[in-house]
Amino acid sequence: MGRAPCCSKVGLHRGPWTSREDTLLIKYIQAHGEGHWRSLPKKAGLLRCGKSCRLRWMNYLRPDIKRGNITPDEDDLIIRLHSLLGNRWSLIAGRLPGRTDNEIKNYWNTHLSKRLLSEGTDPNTHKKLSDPIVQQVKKRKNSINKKQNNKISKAKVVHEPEMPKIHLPKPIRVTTSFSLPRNDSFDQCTNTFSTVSSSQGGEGGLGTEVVQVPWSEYINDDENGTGFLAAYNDDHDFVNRSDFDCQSHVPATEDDDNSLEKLYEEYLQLLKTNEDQVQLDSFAESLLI
DNA sequence: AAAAGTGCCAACCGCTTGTAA
DNA sequence: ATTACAAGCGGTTGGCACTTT
Repeated sequence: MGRAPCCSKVGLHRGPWTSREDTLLIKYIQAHGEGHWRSLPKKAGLLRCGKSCRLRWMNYLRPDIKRGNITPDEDDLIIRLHSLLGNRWSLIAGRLPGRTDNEIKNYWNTHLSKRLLSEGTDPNTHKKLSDPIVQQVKKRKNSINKKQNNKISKAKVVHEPEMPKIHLPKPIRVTTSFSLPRNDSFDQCTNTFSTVSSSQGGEGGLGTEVVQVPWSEYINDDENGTGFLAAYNDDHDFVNRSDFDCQSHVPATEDDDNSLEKLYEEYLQLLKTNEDQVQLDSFAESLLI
C-alpha cells in the first residue's frame, strides 16, 4: 500500500525555481510565517508542491543562510562531526550556523569524502584504510599527476599554484551578521523574525559576509523597515537578504565571531578528557537534544 | 570547433518521525 | 491504540557549467 503523494502532481511546476516563484514564496512567508507547507502553495499562488516550497525556503531563501565557500574551520568541523554522527546531515548542519544539511551533504559527497579517501582514511568509518587500498589511491593519483605534468611540459605552460575552484552560487546573498536557530520563524504580527532560544545555546553567528549587488527591487512593505530585501542582479538572478538593520539590532559579539572556535574547543576538550567511546557517544547524544 | 567526459549542486523522491484527532 | 496527515531527513538524480579530447 503506497503512500499517497504529498500533493497532486498534475499541473505543478517542477525543476529550478524562477525568481518570480521565489518572490511569491518569500512574500507569503513574510506575511504568514513558515509552516503549513501543504496549503502554502495554493495560498501563495504557487504551482508547486508544498514539499518543494519547504525545501526551497529551507535550503535557499531563508535569510539566515550563509553563502560562499566552506571555510577550513567549517571543513574540519564537518569531518569531526561526521565521525561522531555519521550521515546525520541535519544534526551536523545544526552545529554550523547558516549552513544547510543539503549543502553539507553535497560538500561531503563532492569534496570531503574524496579528500579523506586520498589521505588514506575511510570516509565512512574515519579509520585508516589498509595499505593496499591507500597504495591504489596513491597510484591512481600519481598516474593522473603524471598525465597532467606531461601535458603541461608539452604545452610549455608556466605552472601556477593550484587555486581552489570557486563556485559562486547563482543567487548572490548577503547574510546577516548573526545567525538564527533552525526553528526561527517570522513574527506574523510584525513580519520580523523571532528567535526561539535554542536549548543547545551559544550558537552565535559568524562574521558578516558582504556582497555588493545592484539592487533593483526591494520587497518589503512593513513599516518597521524589517523583512526581506529581494532583488535581481544583472543576470536577473534572484537575490535576497534579511533585514539590513539586523546588525544594528543585534550587534555582533565576540561570542558570535568565535562560535565555531568555541564549539570546536568544546569538542576538543571532550576528546582530551574523555578518551573512551562511551563519552564520545554522550557528546553525540548531547547534539541530538 | 565540437563532442564527450566530469564535477557540482539544486531539486526531487520516498521513507521515517511526530502529532493531533 | 489506531489512523491520517504534516514535516523532516537522507539518498539520489537531472541538468548546467566547465574541462578534456
